[in-house]
Amino acid sequence: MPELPDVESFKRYLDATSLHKKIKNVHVGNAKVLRGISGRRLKEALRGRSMEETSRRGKHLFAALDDGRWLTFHFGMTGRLAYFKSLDDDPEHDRLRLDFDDGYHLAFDNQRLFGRIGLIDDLDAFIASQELGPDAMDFSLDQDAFAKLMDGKQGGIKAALMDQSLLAGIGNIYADEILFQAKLHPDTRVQDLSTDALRKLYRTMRRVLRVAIDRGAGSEELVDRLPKTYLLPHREAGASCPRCKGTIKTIKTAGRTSYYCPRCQPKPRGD
DNA sequence: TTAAGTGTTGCTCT
DNA sequence: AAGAGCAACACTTA
Repeated sequence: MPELPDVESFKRYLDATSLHKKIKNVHVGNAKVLRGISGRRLKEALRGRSMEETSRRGKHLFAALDDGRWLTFHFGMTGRLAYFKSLDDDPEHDRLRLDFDDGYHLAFDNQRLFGRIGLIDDLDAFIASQELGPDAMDFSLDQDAFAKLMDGKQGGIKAALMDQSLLAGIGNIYADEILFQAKLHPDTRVQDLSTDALRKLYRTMRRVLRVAIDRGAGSEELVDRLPKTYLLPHREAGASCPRCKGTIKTIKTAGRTSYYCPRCQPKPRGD
């Protein structure tokens, strides 16, 4: 689940609950999520610190500590943040828990251990090392910058949208939604898209991500709040297309399952 | 067995 | 020939 809209929700959640609170203790539920640091050293580094602000790039969430270092979060395929007072509410798959001095806790809940947490000194260096492209919602990424990113791409549009080094934040779910809304087949070659089609795709991408954020991405309620014309609530094989009532199909694209409507998103060429 | 994440490997194409 | 694109597989849990 955690793609750009979801991680943006987690960022706001952290902002609303956990900033400026002194970290009294740290509990490492499973050290497999730690990258580049041991549980013992992370505990030492965090104890007595507080998180002062957050940042996000694509699917990565960053929390600045009051000593200038950054705590980094990536949620993998499953996960969320959970803030609570009673340890009775500690999630089952709590992999890292910060215990604040006011008695509250913030947990990194990550069922499959694909999530990652790290501690870094230099945010720009981290982003460079991860080869992250511009965030898909970055204000400076306008339609011309978007077109420039796509310029010269040889592959399919879905693979390009999900390429984190090209554009950070879009995963399988939102790539499908964006392409459905843009009426583009996932296998459409980037080079076959006209300037006008790229502009339309850009606007669609921004709208879909914005709508998802505004309507509660990362929460269970999202599917109930999305517009009736969205694919996401119908994202299963054999489901009925919310636009034309045709049948939703799946294909493998760039190693991932793509859900799409063959009628609304016709193949660019025959084969 | 499949899944919303990334990383690595090794092949093909240009 | 180097680099891009892409598929297969690995990791992990339910």
